[in-house]
Amino acid sequence: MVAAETRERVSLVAAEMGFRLNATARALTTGHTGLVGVIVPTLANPFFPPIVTGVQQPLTEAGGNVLLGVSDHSADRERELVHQLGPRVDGLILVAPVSPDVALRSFAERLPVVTVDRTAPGLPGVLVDTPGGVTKLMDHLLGLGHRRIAYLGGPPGSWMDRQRRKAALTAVADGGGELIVLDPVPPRFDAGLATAEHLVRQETPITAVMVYSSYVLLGLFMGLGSAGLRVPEDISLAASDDLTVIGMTQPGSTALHVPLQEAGSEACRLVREAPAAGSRPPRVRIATRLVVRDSTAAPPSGSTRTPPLTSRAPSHTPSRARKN
Amino acid sequence: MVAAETRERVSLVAAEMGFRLNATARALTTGHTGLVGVIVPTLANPFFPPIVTGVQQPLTEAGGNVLLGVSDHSADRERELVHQLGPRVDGLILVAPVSPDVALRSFAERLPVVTVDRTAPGLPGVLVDTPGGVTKLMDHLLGLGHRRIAYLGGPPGSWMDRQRRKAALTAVADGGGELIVLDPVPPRFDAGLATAEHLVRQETPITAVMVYSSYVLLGLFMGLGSAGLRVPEDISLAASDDLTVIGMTQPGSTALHVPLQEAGSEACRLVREAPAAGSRPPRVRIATRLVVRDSTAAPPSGSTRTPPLTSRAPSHTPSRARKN
DNA sequence: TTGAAAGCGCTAACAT
DNA sequence: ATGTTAGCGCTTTCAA
Repeated sequence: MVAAETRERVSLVAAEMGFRLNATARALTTGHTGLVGVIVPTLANPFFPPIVTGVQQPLTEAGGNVLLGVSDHSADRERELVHQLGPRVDGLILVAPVSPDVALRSFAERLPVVTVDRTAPGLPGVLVDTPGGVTKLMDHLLGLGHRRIAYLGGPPGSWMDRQRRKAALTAVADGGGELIVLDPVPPRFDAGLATAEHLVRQETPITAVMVYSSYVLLGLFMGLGSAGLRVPEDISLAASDDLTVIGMTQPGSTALHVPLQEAGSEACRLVREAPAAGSRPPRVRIATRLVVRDSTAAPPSGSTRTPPLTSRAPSHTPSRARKN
Repeated sequence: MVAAETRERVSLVAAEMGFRLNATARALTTGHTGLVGVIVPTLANPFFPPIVTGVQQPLTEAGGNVLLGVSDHSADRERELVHQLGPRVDGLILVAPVSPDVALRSFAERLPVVTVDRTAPGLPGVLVDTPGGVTKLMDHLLGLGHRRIAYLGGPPGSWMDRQRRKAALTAVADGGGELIVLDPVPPRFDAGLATAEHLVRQETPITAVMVYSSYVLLGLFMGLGSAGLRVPEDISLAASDDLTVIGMTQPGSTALHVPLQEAGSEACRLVREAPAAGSRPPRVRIATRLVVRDSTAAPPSGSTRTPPLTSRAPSHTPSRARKN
């Protein structure tokens, strides 16, 4: 009943007074909150923060926000968080969840759920194709002439680890090599350090190691170095991820570039589009890119090919004898 | 009016059916949501995730959750996020905010706000006492005999940087040394690499460098190494934080242990206790601990004291001449 | 086209 | 000590 001019004045004053729509009240009526729950195993592993950032970005642009949960790699904690976050979010993004498939499905009965870095039957998922990358990595190693290649996987018991190991086994078998599967380790520097000691005690020399975590690779790098083994002259090293820390080795490490932030954005898109669990859930595959740096080279003499010993990296120290 | 037994049966069945209180509706009546907003500059810097985890932990135990915001170091973005998160949270934790004091105060008019790693007049805050740690670090360096000490600060323009620099200047002046303040750099590996080149070109040799970020230190480490300078024989290095990555240098790096997660928990406690902005806002100081490792030693000869050259770390390579 | 009213699911202040 | 009711701030439906 008011004049248009008055109307304008009112809204202007309202804006000046800092009036904003009450999100809570709106959520109560509309039924959706504008929030998306993101549950990660941990923030300590630098693999996960970029994913969170990836979902955050498109979401805040749409006026939404991220409700964060850290499961600490525990299935119990994960379930608890789902129940806690579930009612107050429009959808849930589970990053590398540890719960069994059935649990995941039951979560999805209540609200849209999408997994990242893991698939579950019936659920939409974003899959970072590290297994595909591992194949590239193994082909690279085989192409350089490596035949005895160690695979240092983990985290122990993880779904993704099984996928990667499977890819590695297939690739190496196809290439006529032998894959030595080491016990999985947690993604920490010291795990690499410990494995280095184990490696130098091998009877038959291993000429290349593929490792699933940059942190472990860094430990390996240092451990092998102090044992007198040079990278890449004596042994080649490659990682199936490429975190910032990886830029820190000298020489630089061959690794898989993983577009983590993109994975997060895709998950965000899926969870907002998803009309709950459909019959044929959408799957997005995020390809990785092999980045060849200087931690991989042809194996040393005594192996399948002749080593080019000096061409790839500076060698300050005299070559030392292998331990075995 | 129902029998107690019936009542029990009802609630049991309700629980079985997965009925839970609707958090949104409750929030509408009570006025508080159980959510705490945490705004960090970025998740890419490993300094911040532990803080988020620190607030997350006590909060989820109390049935609450973290609403995350990433400001990307932008004051505009920060303000936007505050307005976006503000209405849906019980309180806001601003980690290393970049907004001016006045803006921070205005945020606090609407809801409890606590800052972390920065203080603002009138606002409660958790302060990680890196300035105090920097003093310890400088005293350590001075005690070893260093007199020309470089300070490599950053991030450019940051509040915390000014505090640390001030502490460094005072400590070194008191100890009769000279602090060479280098231009602040962003917290990245390559910044350290670049600074290393700069350092080896100094006319008067600098015998120790204090750097604000582990990442920068790592770059410095590598850059100095390839320039032929040994750590700690030729030059000492120390960092004013102690991220996981720091365990990755060989020799290990002297640094400040910073209880980041504790800082997060304290902030969480403050924000939940705070009855909005009080007249004398509580301040919590989180002390750091100096961790002396092997990247610091007495300066080489030509400086104030005689260097013990070999005692602290293995030296594989022959000593090389300084560039200057 | 514009304004009034019902109700989302809960809590808190009431009346019994 | 119990049960009833008003209303949180919005959206949506319906009447004017």
